[in-house]
Amino acid sequence: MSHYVCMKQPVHPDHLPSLLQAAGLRPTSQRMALARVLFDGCDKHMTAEQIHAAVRKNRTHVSLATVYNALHKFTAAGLLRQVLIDSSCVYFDTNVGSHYHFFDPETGALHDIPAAEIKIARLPKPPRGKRIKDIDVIIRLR
Amino acid sequence: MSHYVCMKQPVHPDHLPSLLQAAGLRPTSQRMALARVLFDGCDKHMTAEQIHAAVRKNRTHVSLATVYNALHKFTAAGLLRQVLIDSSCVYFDTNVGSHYHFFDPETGALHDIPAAEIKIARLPKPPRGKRIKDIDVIIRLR
DNA sequence: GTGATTGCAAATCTTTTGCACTAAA
DNA sequence: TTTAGTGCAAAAGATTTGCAATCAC
Repeated sequence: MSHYVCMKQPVHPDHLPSLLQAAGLRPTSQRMALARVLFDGCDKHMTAEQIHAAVRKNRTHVSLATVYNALHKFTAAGLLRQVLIDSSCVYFDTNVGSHYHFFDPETGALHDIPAAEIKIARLPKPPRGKRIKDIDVIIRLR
Repeated sequence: MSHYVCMKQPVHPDHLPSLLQAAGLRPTSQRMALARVLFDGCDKHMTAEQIHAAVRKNRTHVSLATVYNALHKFTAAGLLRQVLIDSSCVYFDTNVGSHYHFFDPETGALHDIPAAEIKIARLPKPPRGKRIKDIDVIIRLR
């Protein structure tokens, strides 16, 4: 693990409810527990299972079904973004802007690549009637 | 479905054994049945389930476990490449070169983008000691 | 023959669902 | 009070595994 520097200010606990409300989500205690884990100021990409474990480590209980439910709501609201690395292993990324990933299958580690580090020149036109929603770039290492 | 043109010559059935042997795989009847479906000259991306169904449509029986086993062997041998679009749904792509995909979640359709259509200028350096194995680009539509 | 490959069924793992209960507005 | 959200346990779906039988070399 490399030295880790948080790039954002953590959301102050008092502001979590309005973060959720602004996204049209009721700030329930379970969603707050998840938000405290996810929006601590460091961008992170975690699986549902990892998030579930992190919440329990905070001596809070949220059922796994609720974790999934909430993560999908967060994603639909634009608070998270899904990243697919491996079959049956979805990462939920707190960085919702366009950015890209290195994936090292040996360690299972996923590293962010800042958008500025990659430049996609020449993008193909999407099929008629369709628009580009987002672009995933995953650079697999060996 | 758009008009479909095969870009490659189909592998003649007589040549399938040597295709497999060249990859270090014993040309068993099950693997041949799979190879007939996959290497018919058109590049395709199919899920294990779809390949299984296609084989059965040819009045051949191959157990699903063997389909998975063989697909992984094919992939390890460089005959196929995995593409991850959706959680719990791996596509096996016969185009093993670097290329990219449009994914339309409405129809579930996956379209190839020829490598020449995308140009990635500026690629970040991989972490020390690591090399780039391959790059997946998935352009999600809406 | 010998080791690789297969089939089957059971096991595993992640994710979803149905439904009664609870909490937010 | 009304509707959204939650927990639980069960279901679903994709993939894998163990092991005896079979096949390619």
